[in-house]
Formats: sequence, C-alpha cells, structure tokens
Amino acid sequence: MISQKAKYAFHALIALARADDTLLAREIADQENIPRKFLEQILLDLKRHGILQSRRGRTGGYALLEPANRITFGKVLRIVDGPVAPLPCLSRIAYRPCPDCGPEEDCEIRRVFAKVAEAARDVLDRTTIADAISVDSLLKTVSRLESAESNPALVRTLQGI
Amino acid sequence: MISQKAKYAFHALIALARADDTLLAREIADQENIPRKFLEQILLDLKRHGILQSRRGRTGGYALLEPANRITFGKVLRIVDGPVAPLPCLSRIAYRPCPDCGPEEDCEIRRVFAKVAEAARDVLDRTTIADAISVDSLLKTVSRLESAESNPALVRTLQGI
DNA sequence: CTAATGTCTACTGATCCTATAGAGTATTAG
DNA sequence: CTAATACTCTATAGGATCAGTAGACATTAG
Repeated sequence: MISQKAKYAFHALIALARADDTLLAREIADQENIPRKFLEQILLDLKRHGILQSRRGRTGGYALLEPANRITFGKVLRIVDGPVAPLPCLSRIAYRPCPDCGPEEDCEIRRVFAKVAEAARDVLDRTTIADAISVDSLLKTVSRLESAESNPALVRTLQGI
Repeated sequence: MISQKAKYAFHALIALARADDTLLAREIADQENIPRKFLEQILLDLKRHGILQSRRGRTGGYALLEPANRITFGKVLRIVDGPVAPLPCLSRIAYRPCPDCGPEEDCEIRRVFAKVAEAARDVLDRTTIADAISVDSLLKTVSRLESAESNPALVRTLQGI
C-alpha cells in the first residue's frame, strides 16, 4: 500500500499540471481535500527534490519546475514513500543486504521479488503525470460522448490503454 | 517493502517444501535463523489458512498441507502482510473506496496503480514455492558445473528464467 | 508597516512491526 | 500413569512509522 502522503502528492502534482500555473497551497488543499499544513510539508519536500518551485509572500505559490512529462510516478513515490523495491537487497536508492539470507544469487525469495520489482518499475518509471492527465482527459471526453451516443466498447478499449 | 514476517514465512515454507516431511518449529527456526516464538505465530497463522498442518506432542511438527506447487507467493503474502494492492480501492481481499477520490473510473492515480497491481499480481499469483525451489536447485547445479567448466553464459541465461 | 504566503522545526496520538513471555493443551515413549 | 516434548493461545512491550497539528519565522507586494 502506498501512503496517504503519496496520494496527496499525486493529487497536488496533477492539480498543478492541470492548472499549468502557480497555485497556492491553500487552493490545492481546498480543491483536493488535503489538510493544509500536511500538504505544505509534502510540497516542500517535492521542492527540495527539484520537482516544484515556490515563491513566498503575497504573490507566492507553487508551480511545477520540471515539465509534467518528465515527472514519473516512480520518482515521486521514491521521494515521498522511500524505496519502491519490495526487499532492501533489491533497492537502488537504499540498497542493504538482507541479513538473514545467504549469498544473493542463491536466494529464492530475492529472485521472485526481483521480478515483481521489475514489473512495478516498468510501470512506475515509464508513466508520468502528463500521461495520467492526458489519458484521463481523453477518457472523460469519450465518456461524455459515450453517454450521449452509446458506444461503451470504445470506452472500454481506451480504458485498457 | 514486504515485512520481516513475510520473509520468515517464505523461508519456512521453502524449508518445509525442501524437506518434504514434517519439521519442528525449532528445527526451522535454527536452520533459518528465525526467532522461535515469532516463527510459531507465523506457522500457526499459515495453518489456520490451510497451508500447513501440524501435530502436537512428542512426535509433533509442521508439514505442508497444500502441495508446494499450489502455494503461490501471493497467497502467502496476503495472509501474512495483508493486501498486495497498492491502494485500498484496488484490493480484492480488502476493498475499501478511497475517501478522498471521486468516482473511481475518473481517478488518474487509481488507473496508474491498477497497472502496477496487475503487473505485481501477474508474478505473485503465478509463482509457487515449488517454482522457487526448482529454479533454485537447477541454478545451483548449473552453478557448480559452471565453476568447473567455465560456461558463464548458460548461467546467465538460466538466471533470466 | 502589514497582510499574505511559504519555510522550518517540534510535537503528538494512533497504529504497526518485531518480537518476547508464559501458561495451557495434546501426544507419546517408557 | 508420568514425564517430556511440542504445538496453541493470549498478553505485553519497545521502537518505528504514519498522519497530521501547531507555531514561530522569513519573504514579498502594496
């Protein structure tokens, strides 16, 4: 399970990418139903990692620093929740050998979870905030068409993208 | 990250599958370096879920109830660590709607993590304890041959299985 | 100056993780 | 029958993490 914090981070980044402009922490918090002070911590963390820029004072706010099509879900998840890998001995950002296993090439558990990690990274490191939004608006558009014109097959096809 | 408890569970199940016989909790604990009383809780839990059988008293011990090729990593992980899904609204064993998201078909986050979940389940629900062992012993055999006969390419090929 | 906004640090209650402890029950060798 | 052995069940506890909350401080526009 990903943390609540990570979900908030994704909601905030998606809101910022949609707005394509700077937003106040309060605006994001209200719009996405996120506790304001908690959100500020998250935004600050994303800023420290170069994903956001911010401006203080009266005309302050947060905006994307990297373009939305360069911000992957994996990158955000690693910042907010830590390693994506299911085992410490499979982590790239926080490698640690498993103390209770022998040599790694002999570990059956590691071998299985290496495949899990690879599969997860394949999605997380290739999908960006921009992808999530674009597929989303496409779907919403089609969804409206669908309700008017009754073409559920197309919707289902697109949902498989 | 999977819990220490889950790692212990896998180690214990692999030991039992290898032994192909009943083992004492103490034997497993010693052999796999697992705190005995902690291991007993885990084994008991696996028993309650129909994976192990046990016998008390002087000739007691634990043994697999299901055959090793029917015990998937996913099943064990769900027993010990709970849901495999990265979001409550994607769990099959513990579905709960995300309180902060709107309608599920519109949620960009859910859509991305649905793919992550599917990829992870694809590995976890198809790989059994028997698979882990058989690939493992195959590898070990080849590894010995390799060190004697210098055929690292074959080893690498098999490691990709 | 002052009002609005981001920055930083500290704190807290709840829950989970990783065990540890011990009393109780079943089984059987002798 | 008894002692020894091994699983069964419940309780407890220290530490870490999670999900916020709070408040003092810094920066900016007007």
